Amino acid sequence: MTDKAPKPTKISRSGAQANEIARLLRTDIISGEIPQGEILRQENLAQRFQTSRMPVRDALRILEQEGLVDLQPNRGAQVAILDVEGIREIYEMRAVAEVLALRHAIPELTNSQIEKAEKIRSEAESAGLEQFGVLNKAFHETLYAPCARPRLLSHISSLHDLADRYLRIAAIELDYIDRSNQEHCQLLAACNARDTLKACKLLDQHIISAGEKLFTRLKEASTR
Amino acid sequence: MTDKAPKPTKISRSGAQANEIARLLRTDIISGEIPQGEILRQENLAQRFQTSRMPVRDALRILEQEGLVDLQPNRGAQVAILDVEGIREIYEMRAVAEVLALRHAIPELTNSQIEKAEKIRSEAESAGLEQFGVLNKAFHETLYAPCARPRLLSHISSLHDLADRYLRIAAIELDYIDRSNQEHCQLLAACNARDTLKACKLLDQHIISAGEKLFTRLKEASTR
DNA sequence: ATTATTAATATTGGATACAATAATAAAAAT
DNA sequence: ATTTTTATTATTGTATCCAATATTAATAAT
Repeated sequence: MTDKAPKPTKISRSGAQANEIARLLRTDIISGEIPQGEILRQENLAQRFQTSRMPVRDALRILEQEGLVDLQPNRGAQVAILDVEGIREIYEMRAVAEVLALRHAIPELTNSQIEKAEKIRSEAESAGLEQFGVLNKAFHETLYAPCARPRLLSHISSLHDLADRYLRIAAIELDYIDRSNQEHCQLLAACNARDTLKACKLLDQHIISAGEKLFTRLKEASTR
Repeated sequence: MTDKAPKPTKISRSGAQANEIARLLRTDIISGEIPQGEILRQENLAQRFQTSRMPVRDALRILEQEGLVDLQPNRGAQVAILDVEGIREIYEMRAVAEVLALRHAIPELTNSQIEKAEKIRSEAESAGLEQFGVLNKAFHETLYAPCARPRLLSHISSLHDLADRYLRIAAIELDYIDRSNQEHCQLLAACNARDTLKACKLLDQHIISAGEKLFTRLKEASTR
């Protein structure tokens, strides 16, 4: 099937439309609204966004670089397939990158930043499946922000986006969210005590175990 | 100054020219042939590569994602500035990513792969400043290849490219190369013994200390 | 009937043309 | 003289057009 023509979305007519198109497509892909494997035709997207194919092509290139779209020369674009084996890789990369960020962040962490993270955590507690991904990302990024390493933070952000796609199709249970929330509490406590070593250890376990759980969850779903 | 028009380079007329243009520009930027801060005009590049501005734009986007080019909407592209403070960040990211790769690679490492790495190492021994960067990258990537994690390997490759730019402008001494070579020997020994823990420890120190050395080298060069 | 070959169609890649924005130079005002 | 405003130029962003490639359908051959 091709992209069923959705409501034409008028976008800001200024500057770089490519970035705006990429932004909209990105959220659609992460949320699963555009499913994996979907073929993205330049003409259809151009109609949807009321532009020519040119900015659409630019946007597809951007998303390709982020790993959300596969682009084959002369053959078009398709939403990147989520191969279950790849989950481990992404979560391993997250673990080492985020531990590095946290290690440098903790000495610079202010109380108000910890409070902000706690606020996001409590929000996530009552939130449903829909918002879990974005709140989870916000929680983590709040803690890492003071590490003052822009390249590292951008890298982590990309990995979160990739991971969130799996979360969506995994249809995670409340159990998963509860456990994550508990681990976030422990992590916050260690941050509050400025216990860098403990916090890093907790974070590493938190990410790796989440990845493992997701992996088995999707594995059994695919064979069932 | 703008890009002084160099010899027009005819490139393969098929498929995706953007990747080819990106490849050529990448080596020029890494080697320092195109210096940091240089403004890249689409028209000039199009002339150089005998194409229109269109594939050039695609290429610039690719390089932007790799961190080699800064792209500002409606204002053009410039070769990314090498801020000395950023060296540590890149080398820290290299360390954790490459240790992760090596950890998973060693159990899968074959003797012939180790021999190949050793061959590259001995080549680097006699090589000059020019080839050090590319041989160093080849050495490391040979050891990581069997980890079978494409996303991780691509990430590492990008980080190497970024690091190599600093190497070029640092005008490193033979001392630096000698030490690197010695550490490569030790690393190979640990790999040969399939001693994962030791190899990872050596690799981590190898990368971090190289980053530190580069940092101080450039720091003193900028104040002198 | 099945496969191979050719023709028709759809889709992407690239070139040219035009529009919007930013940078620069010139002119006017204080 | 300095600042503000306006006009000019340079450069990027987008649209449209054409060419190259891939896909599909139709035809021919075995």
